[in-house]
Amino acid sequence: MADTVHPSLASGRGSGAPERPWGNRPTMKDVAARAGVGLKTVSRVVNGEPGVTADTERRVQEAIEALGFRRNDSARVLRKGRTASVGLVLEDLADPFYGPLSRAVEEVARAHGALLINGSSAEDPEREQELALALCARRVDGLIVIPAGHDHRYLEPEIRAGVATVFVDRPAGLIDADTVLSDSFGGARAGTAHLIAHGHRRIGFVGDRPRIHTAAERLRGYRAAMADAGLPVGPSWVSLGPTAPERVRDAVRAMLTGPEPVTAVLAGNNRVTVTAVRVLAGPRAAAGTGREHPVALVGFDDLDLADLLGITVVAQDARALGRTAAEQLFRRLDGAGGEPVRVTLATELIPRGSGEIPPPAGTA
Amino acid sequence: MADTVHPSLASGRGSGAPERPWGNRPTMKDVAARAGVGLKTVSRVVNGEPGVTADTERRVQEAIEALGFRRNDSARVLRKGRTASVGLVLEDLADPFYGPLSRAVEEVARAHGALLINGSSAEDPEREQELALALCARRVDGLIVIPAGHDHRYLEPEIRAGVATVFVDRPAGLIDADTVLSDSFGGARAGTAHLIAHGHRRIGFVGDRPRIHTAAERLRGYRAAMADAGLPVGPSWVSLGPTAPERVRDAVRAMLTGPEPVTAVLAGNNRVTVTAVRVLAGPRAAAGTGREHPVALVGFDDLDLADLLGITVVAQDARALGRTAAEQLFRRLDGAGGEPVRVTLATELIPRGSGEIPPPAGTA
DNA sequence: ATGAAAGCGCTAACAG
DNA sequence: CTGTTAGCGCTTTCAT
Repeated sequence: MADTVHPSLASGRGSGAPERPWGNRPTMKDVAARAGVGLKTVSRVVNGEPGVTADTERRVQEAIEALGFRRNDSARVLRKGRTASVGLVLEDLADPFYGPLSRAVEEVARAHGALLINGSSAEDPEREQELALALCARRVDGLIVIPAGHDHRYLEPEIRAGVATVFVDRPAGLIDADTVLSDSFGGARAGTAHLIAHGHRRIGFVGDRPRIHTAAERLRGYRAAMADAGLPVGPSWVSLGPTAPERVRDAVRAMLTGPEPVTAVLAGNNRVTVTAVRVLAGPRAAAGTGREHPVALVGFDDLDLADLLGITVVAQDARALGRTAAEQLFRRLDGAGGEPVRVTLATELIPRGSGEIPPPAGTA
Repeated sequence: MADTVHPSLASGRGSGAPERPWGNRPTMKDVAARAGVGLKTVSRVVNGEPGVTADTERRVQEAIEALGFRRNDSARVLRKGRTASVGLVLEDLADPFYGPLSRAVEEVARAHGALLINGSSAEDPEREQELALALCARRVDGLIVIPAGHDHRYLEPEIRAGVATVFVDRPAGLIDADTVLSDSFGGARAGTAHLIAHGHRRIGFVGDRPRIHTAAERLRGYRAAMADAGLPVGPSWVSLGPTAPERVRDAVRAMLTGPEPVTAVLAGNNRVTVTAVRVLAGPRAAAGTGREHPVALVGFDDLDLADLLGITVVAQDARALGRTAAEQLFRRLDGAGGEPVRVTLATELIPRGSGEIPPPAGTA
């Protein structure tokens, strides 16, 4: 903390000069003194406001240069009441799905002169709340949240106090707010229907934990497609849980070796798809499973290089998700009123081979 | 009524009440009034400072709840002189290399109670400077920069004023500062040597624009390995430039069709590798190039699914890069002095098949 | 244990 | 055109 820094260390001189909280950075007052003008004149120059003669401006600029002055936005913010920053709480910036989403938000923010503060919740509701509230304490103008938890009432006072808030990728819990989602239900239904259209009747679904909204929706889409086709869903064909590779691997193997082995798999998100591909296409894929025929696969979320691996996917547009949410946020910040808006973005099925593998003969 | 409704909250609009800059959020003063205590007591409670009786604390807490008060950190920051935030200027958060790097920085910052503000320079030096200085104006405690430009003297006044600064992935230009790099030279040399060890004599290098430090270093490593082996470098075997797929594709094709076609390629970064793989392994890979034998490939930077595609790579550890830089930053913030530090992290060659393809018979 | 007063560095609102 | 005076909401200092 600040108190661990001894005065003698702080600025290289051990004099009795009172330590200023901001080190000893020059302030507008210092610039004014040096330029022999009033404080407000410096402010005018720094902010490019009119009403300063060219000569005065030059003298002020010189003083700014000489002193190495840079405006302290903390003070400006306090006075103006706007931070020109927005917050984004997401699951994990290292996930290839959220990186592009965040970047899209950043671009919109930049177009509006705002900076973006990211925070990773690591899928932990407590951490989500902690982060969101920390951002509110810093008085971000707006907040975009990819929920980890299911109760966002903690944000009610903030929203009421004027923090524009948009939820993305998953809906808010127990409060009504602007929301931008991908069509998880429709996408999963289409992906499953695609497999059915290619002759499959025993199809498995491996998804994330069911309390995650997108996971639940995708499961619902899968079931809907099966029902549409009049197909039963075997007891061991559905597996929801953490997306850790070990669990997914075991889940996929179990589906392939049960009494009614599946001939195709719908993977519930990018991480699951990756592991599924490893299991299904790995060197020892068929070993120990008794399979001899390749298993069809449709993954939710697109992947880099998926085209080269021939993986059929139901793709969502992470960038569009971020852009749409950010645009809605700034619309609110620009004064747009009205009821909370709910946008659903379509998904796109991209056939690349793995989803078009037919079932083994004699399975229909 | 004055105790339940904030003075100017009652005014729906248009009343004579002066608009306060922060909307009409309650302040500590409001809480104090409602709880019937002094301002400082509220501050003590909010910050968990000692010297408040249990009963007083309870009354303050009630007032906080009732009013929906949340401390305004902007004001706190102004007074304390520390923002508890660090800035990270990188190229593109959507790039799978920088996402994990950023996340690693975030984790270290979090451990030190600081938030992270990211900014994407889009590889534009002007934008890098604009972002870095905007972060300085917000008085981030520290700054981590992945340079886009080559002249960082613009940061000198800031660094002198006390902004701890660490450069990552590429060195600073024209100033001396803490730096954390990957061993691009050594990695490229090892990757090239690997291809040579597998019998190749005509090896191409496709990299990013030469003004990017890592690109230049990797080229140097490539040349060093060739020289070590006493091999010449054909005039058409080296191609540096933007990593746009079209350019990379053309560059690779040119190397494969020249008078002295290469039998192996070293790809200079993750984007180049992806395109190179598409060209070399794509459905029409051999068509039009006159090739019949597969071309060996070693990529710089690891990729998701590279194992499944059998792509041999020279991997850097993006997370370690971010973590190391952040740790150095906080070491400085905790008062560590001394000369600027320069750390180089080793790379790792991961053989997966594409780099072990031998040259066609009769090429040696 | 509690509170009054004095700023942090800047901008808004008025003077001159 | 320019400068002076009040704050923004909080922490610090120093009384009580």
